[in-house]
Parts: sequence; C-alpha cells; structure tokens
Amino acid sequence: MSKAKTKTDFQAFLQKQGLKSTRQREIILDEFLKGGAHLSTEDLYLKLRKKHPSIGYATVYRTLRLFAECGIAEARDFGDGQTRYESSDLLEHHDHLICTVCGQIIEFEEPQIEKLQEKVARAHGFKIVRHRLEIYGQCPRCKP
Amino acid sequence: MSKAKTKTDFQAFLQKQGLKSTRQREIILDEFLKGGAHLSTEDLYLKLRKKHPSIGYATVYRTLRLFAECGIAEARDFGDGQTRYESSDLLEHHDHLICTVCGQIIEFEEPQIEKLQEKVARAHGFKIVRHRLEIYGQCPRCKP
DNA sequence: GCTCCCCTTGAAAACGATTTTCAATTTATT
DNA sequence: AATAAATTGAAAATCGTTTTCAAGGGGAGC
Repeated sequence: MSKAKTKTDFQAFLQKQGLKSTRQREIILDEFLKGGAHLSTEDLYLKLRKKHPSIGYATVYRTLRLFAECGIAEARDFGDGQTRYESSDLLEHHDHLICTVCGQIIEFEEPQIEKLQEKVARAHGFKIVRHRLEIYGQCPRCKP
Repeated sequence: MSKAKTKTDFQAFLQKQGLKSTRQREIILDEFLKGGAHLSTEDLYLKLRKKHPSIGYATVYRTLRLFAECGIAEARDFGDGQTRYESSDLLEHHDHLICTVCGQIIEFEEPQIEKLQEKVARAHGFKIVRHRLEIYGQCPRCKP
C-alpha cells in the first residue's frame, strides 16, 4: 500500500464515519508515515512538536487511536510500558525479533510458523483473528 | 516442579538476597500456588482479602514482583491492561490461545514452532532469551 | 460566502494500574 | 531482650492514557 493510498483511505474513513478532515490530522498522518515503524505516541509527539509546537498531546493520542480504528495503523505493546504504532503500509505480515539490550527491533516473516499456528488453532476449534509472536534476545552486536 | 520445591526455592532466594521470610509472603505464595494460572494482581488480592483482610494491595504487588524476580513466576501481559502472573511450576513451556470474546486462555505446546523460531533467530544472528506467542481469536463456544 | 450544527482542538483534570513514601511493626541476629 | 535492617499497610505519587470542557474550526445547505 502506498502512502498516497493510505492518505485517501484515511480521508474515505473520515467521511464514512461523519468525521472531519483537519489540519492536525493531516500533519500527524504525514509525520506518522514519514517516521519509522514502532513509534510510541510520545516519539511522534516529540517529532511533531519541532515543527508544530501547538499540537497537543491529547490530539496525538486521539489521532493514533483513530489510525488504528481505521486500519491504517496497528497498535503493539512490547512490554516497555508504551503503546507503539506500526503503519499497515509496511505490515504485510511479520513478527518481531527484539534485542533486550539495545532495543533494536527486527521484523521477519515465516510462513511455516503461520501454518503451524493454524494447525494448533484448528485442533482447539479456534478461529484465529490475529496473533503475535515476539522473540526476545540479544542481537549480534549485543551478544556477549 | 512441585509446590513444596517452589516454596523452598523461594526461601532460598530470600536468604541469598538478604530478604526476610514473612507471614505475608508465605500466605501470598500459598494462595498464588493454589489459584489457577494467569492471575492478575487484583485477582489475587481479592482472593487473599477473604481470609486475610489486613493484607495490603501494595504488598501483593511487591510480592508478585518478587516471585517474578526469583523465577518462581512469570509476568504476562495479554493486553487487557493488567499484568498477569503465571507459576513457573506449570510453565514447562507453552504458548497461549486467547478467546477475545470470553477471555478464556488455553495453553499449548508446539515444538516445531520453537524449532522454526530458532532457525529465524540464527539467520539474524540472535541469541534467544525468551519468546512469546499468542494467538487471539474465538473459541468454539464463542464462534458465530 | 454565510450560517449553523456538530466535530475537533488544546489544556488541564481525571483515570486505572502500579510504584513509592513513610512511620510503625516485624524479623533475624547477637 | 536488644538491635539493626527489612517489611508492612495506607496514602500519596507516578506513569501512560483518556476524558472533560470551553473555545475554535469544518463543511453541508442555503
């Protein structure tokens, strides 16, 4: 999905929900798409503040939640106490390798794991909606 | 690991760290081992309060953190806003199937998935410390 | 372009889970 | 029993996040 498409998707979502397109929402979406993956609300707020000091913390929170509702972003919690958001642009489907020393996050895909998950779910009569697989450890640079 | 062993392990941990064995810690550990898996701090506090109304909320929080530090429990976050603790007794190794409708949590093991994780980690030069795999969906009873 | 209604905003207050503070108490050691 | 240090419960503080509220802004219909 391209950035342009994401933007029009968001506009369409706003319209459909009877919500409004505002300057702030445009600015926040731009910065969100520009910034790397796994941004926390605070990360994004601090970035935004440089160019747009008048944007409020609450607005950033509200807008990111909106992105998640509309499906252009996904919320993640890696256990550091902050919710992080990931653009659905990038997110074909992948899981995460997380270095517990330096915090680096690497994304990976492994279709065989997905298949095995399906198998497990089926065995328990579950219908999978989503899943989350995170591997925590030490990256090459941080290994002893 | 038996419950008796867990208790002596905890005593040993306390001694080694120069901490003290107290009535409250005994009571909380007993209740924790008795109660099912995936207890939140509040769950445990409410259970304890019936027999021991004088035990404080903060003590339960502190003691569960202590269990986690000492390795007899593991903290988990399933995204409902509360930290849940799981006794390492039970925890050979397993992952979780979580029903997003009724909240039921089913544990499962799938050694092939573990092997694939090893493969992925190796490919990125990572040393795995721990991982977490959660499958969210609808259980047989809650499926439409 | 103007109006009106409703949505959105920023700032501050409220929130819920968890942590810390503090004075009083308990534990382990002598 | 005396002592020193750790622990407790209650209340206050803290953290990320959400809500409230009054003021401001968007856009559909005129």
